[in-house]
Amino acid sequence: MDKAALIFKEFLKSKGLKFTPERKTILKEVFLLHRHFDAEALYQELYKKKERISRASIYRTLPLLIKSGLIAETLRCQGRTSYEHIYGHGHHDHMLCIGCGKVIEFKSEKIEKITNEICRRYGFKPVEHRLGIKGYCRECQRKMKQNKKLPLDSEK
Amino acid sequence: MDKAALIFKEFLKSKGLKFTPERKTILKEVFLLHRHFDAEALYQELYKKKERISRASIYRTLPLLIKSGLIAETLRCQGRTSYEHIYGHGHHDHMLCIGCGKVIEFKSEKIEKITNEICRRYGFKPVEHRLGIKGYCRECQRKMKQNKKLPLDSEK
DNA sequence: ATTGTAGTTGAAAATGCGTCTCAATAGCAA
DNA sequence: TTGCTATTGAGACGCATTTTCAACTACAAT
Repeated sequence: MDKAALIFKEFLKSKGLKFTPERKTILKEVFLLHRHFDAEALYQELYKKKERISRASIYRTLPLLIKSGLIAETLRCQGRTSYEHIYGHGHHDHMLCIGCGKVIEFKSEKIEKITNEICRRYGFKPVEHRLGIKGYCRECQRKMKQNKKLPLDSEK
Repeated sequence: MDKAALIFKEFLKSKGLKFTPERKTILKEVFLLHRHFDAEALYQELYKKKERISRASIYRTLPLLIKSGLIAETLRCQGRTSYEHIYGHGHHDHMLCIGCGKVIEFKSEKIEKITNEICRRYGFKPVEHRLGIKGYCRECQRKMKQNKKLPLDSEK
């Protein structure tokens, strides 16, 4: 975790920005949090721990963490942007269940290879890619067969 | 284009909804528009053509067009949701240039196969998938080498 | 240590996409 | 034609995110 802090510090310095206590605290919390959090969740978590860091600072820090390569945006669900830390975790993609909102992560070497190959074909220099699959998870499929209502099902 | 209207009409009827003039006009415009438009662009386009259809109606109609399978959400750029019509076009994925915003479309049979295979492995029933690759297009790479500023480059 | 100067912070106001409300209107089936 | 229900436009509203601004602070230079 300390290494991430170093990376962030170096990144900030290289941009003439400062490694403030607020940024330090946010960074720490981001790495304590399990995957997939959003700005508000981060704010709440810090609030619980008596850290009074404003939402503005959080919203300002997240893009910096992205640029430093420590975290990344993931799926955008229900109007909120969510993030995950990627430092120390290999790249992976997501399946999102339309029925219950569950997120399943998976890794695929093949996907990596193919995207790289495609990019080469187009002279495109990839920075990151994201594959999202929407559909129904096992449980929701079962429920559908039993005509049960799914958690996220809206009328009509 | 008429076939799309039929599909939409049938879809609406099946839901007990009406094929109103407004919806007809929106549908038509959506198919006149090239790929990748957002709600506001659609509104503006219609406005130019003296069609006074409210934004509310557009926002209400787009989800119906999605449910009917005629259009789909694509990349969400700069906070706006953008759409493309998929009726008559095969599935494809996107590369998005970080430097200039250009969108490159591509098709890959392999991607389709692999995603299906992965879903099978997880007992996940896919409805749609989206692969987005962010990076730099050929021109922007060239500009970068010449130390030129890229259109979307922000300071700092 | 002290100082100077950008960069930062929090609070609140502002933005802006998208949704909802509601009264008036209009398909569509009987 | 009638009646029921869906639809429309205008504007209010919701809510995540961004911006503003005055007070503050990290950090490099002194």
